[in-house]
Amino acid sequence: MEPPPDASRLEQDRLDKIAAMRAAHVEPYPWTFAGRTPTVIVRVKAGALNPEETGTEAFRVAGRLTAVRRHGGSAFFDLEDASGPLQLFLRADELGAGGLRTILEWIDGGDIVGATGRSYRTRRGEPSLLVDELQLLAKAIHPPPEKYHGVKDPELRLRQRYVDLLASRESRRMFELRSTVVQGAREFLQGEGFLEVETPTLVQVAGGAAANPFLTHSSYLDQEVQLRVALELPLKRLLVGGMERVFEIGHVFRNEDLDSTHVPEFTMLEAYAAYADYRDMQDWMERLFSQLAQTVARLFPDIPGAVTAPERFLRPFGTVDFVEALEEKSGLSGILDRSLDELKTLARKVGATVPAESPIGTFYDKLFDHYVTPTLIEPTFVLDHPAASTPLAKRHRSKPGRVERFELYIGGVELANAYSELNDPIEQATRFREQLAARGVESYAMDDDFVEALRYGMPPAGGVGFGIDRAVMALSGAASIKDVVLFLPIRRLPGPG
RNA sequence: GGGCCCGUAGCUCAGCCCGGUAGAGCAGGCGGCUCUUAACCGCAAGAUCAGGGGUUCGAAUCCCCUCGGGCCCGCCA
Repeated sequence: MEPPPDASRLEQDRLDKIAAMRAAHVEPYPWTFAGRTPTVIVRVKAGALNPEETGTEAFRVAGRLTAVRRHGGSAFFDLEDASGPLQLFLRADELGAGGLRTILEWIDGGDIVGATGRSYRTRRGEPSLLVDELQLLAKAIHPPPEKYHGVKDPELRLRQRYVDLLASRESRRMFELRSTVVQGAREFLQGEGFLEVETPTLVQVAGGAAANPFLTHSSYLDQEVQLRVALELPLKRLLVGGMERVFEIGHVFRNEDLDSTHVPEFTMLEAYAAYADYRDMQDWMERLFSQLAQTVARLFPDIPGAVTAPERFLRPFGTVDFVEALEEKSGLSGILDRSLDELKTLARKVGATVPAESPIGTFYDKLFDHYVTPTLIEPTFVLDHPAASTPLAKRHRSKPGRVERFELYIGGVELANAYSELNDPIEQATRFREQLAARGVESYAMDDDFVEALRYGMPPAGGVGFGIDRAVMALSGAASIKDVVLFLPIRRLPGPG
């Protein structure tokens, strides 16, 4: 019970109150509070009353006090639980002069309390609970943030997300929305017969995407292991194993910088369907996103970006051919026939800096990012990429030099990526070797066992993957991925030890 | 990795250009108030001006370094 030596006056006052309660044999951190009703229900019941009318039914509510307004012989507390806010009205008439005084002595804004009372509507019409008993459930020693402006300091919001959350209902709502999106995607896929699986995050070779992996060490194996950068390769092994429709939702890790659309640890959804191709995945994505947009708009009318989501995800989405779009927007022609040197020159001209030894696909992507990506505001499928940039996709059935692939863009951001999956083990081995030979800063790692799996025969299949975080951004209108990820990586502060 | 910007009380912010005793609101303390809702009124208190160094008679303010954060660019299919 000894206060830390650096406790501020504010904290010391609250510690003193705890001591006073204990001296009076009142527990400031009791064990439970049974039989509570969400505040929203009391609000509705009290809202049906006439001003100054008291309801007949008793309720118990619990939550955090966000404001305390004292009036001598009475007081108004604002209490907030997950369902919303509710005003508590405390009067000496119900609590006794001594009872009210004790409450006001011991309770501060920010405390977690439980209250019992009847529904009541104030003279001004505010739905309230007329309190006849109020109990402290957890004393807050730190004072809450400023009640009107809340927490603005972005560093504080990052380092202590719980402070942001407890002060900001908007912030909490965003994560309720996120949960709705995850659940909606899961139910959609399950409804289409996909089996949800989990595969390891610790792998020997982080494959399935060109990205820098995090490295760590396994004591058990006494070997270096890596954190996965994609879900793709283990899930396709499951297709080899006879699972026909599988999906996974899980974290992948890419050892790269953080910005408004990238975060090193993020949540990926990938789904694979045997006896399907990328066109089937396209249809699924269109239906999934348009359905999610409607759900989100219905459940989150208080989030402006969510309300407009259904209009942004109206079906059918646009479609453009990768090469046609690039040639049209750039004014360049015969892009696939250009030499590596020509492409390098063109890429430099648009300000892209790429390592000199990068594979040719990198330059197509750079040019596309520069000329086309910013124009893809409405949901748009970009189809049939050059083969060189995509070693895990099947070559196009009718367009030479291309693969069967789409990326879904919205708001100039890549949302989803899908292929007709390459299932020819000989060609897969060749593509991996070409990637390794052309190795730039990063490349697709060679996963020998994956090729071995394909040699047992993988059915023709379509696969799709998308970042949950970016999907939530698109559906909520969030400006930054930081607004939709609860805990972000942040540098530790210098400290003792 | 490069450029620009920010760090003042628990929180939200003034003060910095142009150097001269560190300010307000909220929260907290004391007093008043039985219908407020950013409650109100009065009194008192609360600061390592991110940290370190320099210039100066004098630095929150000017200069340098460090730490932390933000935005943009680069990197990240």
